[in-house]
Amino acid sequence: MTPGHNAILLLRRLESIASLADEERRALENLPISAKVIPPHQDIVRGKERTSHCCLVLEGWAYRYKMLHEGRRQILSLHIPGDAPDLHSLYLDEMDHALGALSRVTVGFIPHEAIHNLIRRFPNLVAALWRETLIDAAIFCERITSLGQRDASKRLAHLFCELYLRLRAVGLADGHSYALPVTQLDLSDALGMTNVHVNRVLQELRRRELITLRGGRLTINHWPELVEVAEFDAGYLHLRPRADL
Amino acid sequence: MTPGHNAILLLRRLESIASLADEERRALENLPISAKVIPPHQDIVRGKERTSHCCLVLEGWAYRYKMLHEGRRQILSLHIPGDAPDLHSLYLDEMDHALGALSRVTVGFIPHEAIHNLIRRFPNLVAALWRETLIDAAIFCERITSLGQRDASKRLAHLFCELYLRLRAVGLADGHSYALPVTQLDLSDALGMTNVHVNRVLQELRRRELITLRGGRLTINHWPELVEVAEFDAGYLHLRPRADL
DNA sequence: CGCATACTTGAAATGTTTCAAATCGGGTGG
DNA sequence: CCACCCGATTTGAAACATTTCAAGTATGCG
Repeated sequence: MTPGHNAILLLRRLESIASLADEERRALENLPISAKVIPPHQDIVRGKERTSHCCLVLEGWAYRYKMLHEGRRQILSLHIPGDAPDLHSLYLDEMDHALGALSRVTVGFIPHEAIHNLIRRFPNLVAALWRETLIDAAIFCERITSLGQRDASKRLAHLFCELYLRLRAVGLADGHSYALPVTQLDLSDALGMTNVHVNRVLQELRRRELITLRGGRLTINHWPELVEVAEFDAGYLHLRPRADL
Repeated sequence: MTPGHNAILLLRRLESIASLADEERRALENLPISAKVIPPHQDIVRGKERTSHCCLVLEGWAYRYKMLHEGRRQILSLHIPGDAPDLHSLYLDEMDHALGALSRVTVGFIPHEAIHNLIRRFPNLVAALWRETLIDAAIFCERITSLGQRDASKRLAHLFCELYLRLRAVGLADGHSYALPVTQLDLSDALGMTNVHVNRVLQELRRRELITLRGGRLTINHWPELVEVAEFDAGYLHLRPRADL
């Protein structure tokens, strides 16, 4: 890999939510990143841990979760390439949840030190990075709304809409289709329902021909209709308007 | 009010999560704050709005919420004095949810401009403020976990535990008791259940003598037991250890 | 080919919602 | 000071979405 290649998705992600100056872009490209491959279902950072690095998802999907009594698991967020799922560790000493690999993941580790230096040299980057954590929080808000107010089919539909836009923003959607390396059990733990019920609702969404989901690939057959079913409003993702769409 | 008085609760809040230098404290005290009283149930900031100020809760409670179809409302967070419930507006142009007054609230408005200047003069304050928004997000995570995995009584118990610690951190708890200016309908919209069910579960918690709730005042009768019922782990609040407890 | 994991199905049990009506409580005006 | 009123709380019974448990089928991988 050429130097800077690792950071390309981070750049795409940050440029989808903020604008960067040339020298800021170069500085980001020169961040020291050490990549590591993590097998599926393995933890990247455990709960309660204190870390000295931030992670960057380079390839594959990661997820954050909390474990509760009796083996219950709540998935807090799904992370796609370009995401920095534990940027918060920069200012929160102790992890209050774990970070794991959903699929096989290539993770880049960046020392906190390096990011602090970067911020010191380019105070404007505070805006981009802080903003990234704020959008992370905005996604939490929307998840709360889903869990609190939307029924099972709306929840699934809403998640599929969100993932589509996030993936498209970093160039990982192909038409209205994208790789979804997630089991029904993962979906159920993310959306606060049982895998049995996820299964039944997926079948319903398929029967209504809103989506196709086979072999880890999701296709949205009719975007406007899915958006309507989900009551989806993309505002919370705070994506910059794209010229090409 | 003496100058700086308005900021005292913000200081208490920030000092409960970060340590401040003397000159930083002074700078915070000298922030230009214009106070305004908002009657209960009125919006402070509407959804989709673009603001040029951040809010500070000085007295009473505020809350953030999203409205959905058919009048459904999801309450995202409850905010007590000392909280800055829309600090995120510093870097997110458009509100993706609304901010309202739960009870009668005195709100302090601080121009974004003033905060940006403050940060420029005291880059270390970035840590404290960013951290505040990250803890806000950590509370969202825990709410997601409640909505996704905990049944009704655990949800209520968990919220009561959280509010107790947050209020105590800014000196607003009296023993294990605190003012809770919230209706059962508010609780139900915050916890994703109906007010009818909130009512029944509250009765159950009272019958088990875990709490007393009367006239807008909540008393936790037996803290360790309530913590156990709620499976409450305060780690996510990232409060600094207190010498006095 | 065989094993493990993921997905699918059915039926009964459950927690929670819905709807509708009754009661409580605090503030206001007569 | 009482009567009234409104919002908040409480209650009951039926309906519903979702869970639970248990078994069966498909799928991918060594």
